[in-house]
Amino acid sequence: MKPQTAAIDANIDNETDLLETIQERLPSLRKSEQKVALVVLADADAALTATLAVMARTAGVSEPTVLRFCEAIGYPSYQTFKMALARSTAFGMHAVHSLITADDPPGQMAGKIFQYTLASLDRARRKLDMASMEKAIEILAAARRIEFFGFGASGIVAQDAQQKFPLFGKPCIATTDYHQQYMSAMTMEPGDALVAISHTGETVAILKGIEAAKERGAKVIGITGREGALSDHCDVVLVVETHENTNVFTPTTSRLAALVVIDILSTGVAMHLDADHVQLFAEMKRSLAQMRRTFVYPESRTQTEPSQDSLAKTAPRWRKARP
Amino acid sequence: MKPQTAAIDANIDNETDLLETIQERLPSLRKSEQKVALVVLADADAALTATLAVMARTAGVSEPTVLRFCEAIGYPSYQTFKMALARSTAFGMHAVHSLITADDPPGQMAGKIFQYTLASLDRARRKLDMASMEKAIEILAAARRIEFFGFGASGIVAQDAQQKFPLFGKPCIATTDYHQQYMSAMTMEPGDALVAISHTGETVAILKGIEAAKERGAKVIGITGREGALSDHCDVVLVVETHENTNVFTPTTSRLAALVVIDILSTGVAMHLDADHVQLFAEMKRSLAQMRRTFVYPESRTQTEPSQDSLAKTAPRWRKARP
DNA sequence: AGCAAAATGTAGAATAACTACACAAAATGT
DNA sequence: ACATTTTGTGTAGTTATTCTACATTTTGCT
Repeated sequence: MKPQTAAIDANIDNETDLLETIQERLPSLRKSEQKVALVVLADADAALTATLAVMARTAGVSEPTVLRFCEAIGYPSYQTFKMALARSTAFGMHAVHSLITADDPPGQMAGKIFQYTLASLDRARRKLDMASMEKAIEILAAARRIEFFGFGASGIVAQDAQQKFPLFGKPCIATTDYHQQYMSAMTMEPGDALVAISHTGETVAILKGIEAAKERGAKVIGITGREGALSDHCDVVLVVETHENTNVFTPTTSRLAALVVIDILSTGVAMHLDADHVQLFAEMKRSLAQMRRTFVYPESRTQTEPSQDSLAKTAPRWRKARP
Repeated sequence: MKPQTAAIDANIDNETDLLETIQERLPSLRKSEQKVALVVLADADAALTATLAVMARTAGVSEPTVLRFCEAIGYPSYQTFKMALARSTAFGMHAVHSLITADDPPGQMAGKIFQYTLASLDRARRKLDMASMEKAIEILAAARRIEFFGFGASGIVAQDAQQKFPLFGKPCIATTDYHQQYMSAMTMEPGDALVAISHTGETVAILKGIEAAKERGAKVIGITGREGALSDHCDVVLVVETHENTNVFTPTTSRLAALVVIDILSTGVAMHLDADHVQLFAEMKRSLAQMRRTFVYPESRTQTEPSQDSLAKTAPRWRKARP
């Protein structure tokens, strides 16, 4: 089954990257508006500090044209547009342009890696199809037993999942060996679920397992970086789009994004539990943390963190104007 | 050895979260300015759309006072301040206030988890001590052999590291079993390096291994979420601060942050390689990706992505005004 | 209490954003 | 090919917003 790309349940600020939007809509803009768009794309940071007049002059158009550009992109005013731009460039795509090179000093390199990672996760967030996500959660919540398959980096993700899901009382195994995957798949039954993780979406080895599991009547969820062979064999596919590896030193963000997806899935499943189970789950989580601490030092250094800001609790009212 | 908290090599946009800054400087502000600060802290999003006049009215002060507040915080004008605020709130701390509850619809829940994760990573970025990072890289780059120790979620991180470091021709093993850790540690020699990963920083089991390794003359690097018992036994400690787990449904972001740190370390080590090795490494990475694709489908669907925007390459000049 | 210094507010100037309208350039039909 | 409509762009003036100089109030100190 192919996932529908659109239809995003935009409950939370799920907008796509502004610069990307501008890039996309470029052809549909009028000639002068395009000039403005190009100026913004060329140097978004400069655009942030630019006033309407400066902007108009730089683009070689009149002020109203800049305003019309803002409208065309979907913002009612120049100010609103600039705000959106500011947010967008906070960890946006644009940062990725500054690639990591061998002569970056360590501090800068670290900064860039974080930047890149954040941008990538943000992209994953925006591109994720919530409808598919919801379906996946349904399947997992209903499943009697869950298997996670993956190789290499995706294997790590599978193992992470294995540490999470058993918390809800669901038998759950991560398998990273080809043969074992096949064997496990052959023992699956209707009502079981298989989560196949493959960043490339083309790992043929994993397909064997998937087919076996499907034949035995299990539901299959795919987690992948792009549409591919995997997509055709799954009941639900979660496409986790990150930024592609562009040079030698760029980090592999796909694992991270996949891990976040695991977080979401497990949380979603946790929410399907009835109140009693949630209670139990909370209890377990609490005492696990407690255990870890007291086991280590029975005499226990009680780390009581101060109960964060008592400040700023009375939200003021925002009124537009007074007559 | 304890890591020094300050001394950040702020080459790249390494500023601390604006709302946090405001919170900190609150006491040093004048009374009326504090009113403004509280209004901003109470609802940063509202502040974004507020005009100077509205802002002043909401805080119950005069317009110039708001301006003076901006100056006090370090921004020359109201506009500059708002821009900074917009960037900061893009994935800032404030989002964490909106906790995940059992009755969030899936879309919203997913959004919040991403938000929380991004905020957490951003925090880790800001809090990371680059000087220690640099030292850690030096040690690893010089090491003959590297061991990674960790349990549970930290074990996953260790395994991830195991997949990365061998690429640079460094023998490298991740060990997640207590006994094996001890055994491995006992075989270490001067010139070897041990990376001990423990989010709590209190896992006594891992300390055994560390002590053994140190006695044998190996260098020890700690990756932890907070200062603790671990800190005292390591040559270098990397404190990876994320947001603490505040309720049942918040995801565990510590693993993710630790993985990013691994990314940084491995990249740092990669940069220490001489040009020939970098070449080799790049080659390997490329052909690995190639292999994965062709192995799967010898007939090969050649996914040639279009060579991204030829647009917007000529950056326009920004000039302040024309006489 | 009375003075100096600091803090805050008032009012108006300067700047920026927006709107109505006029002109120019395409596009369309005859 | 020309007229006519439609669409696109700029000009000029209006309104709103930010900022500055100065007046007033408050605070702290002897």
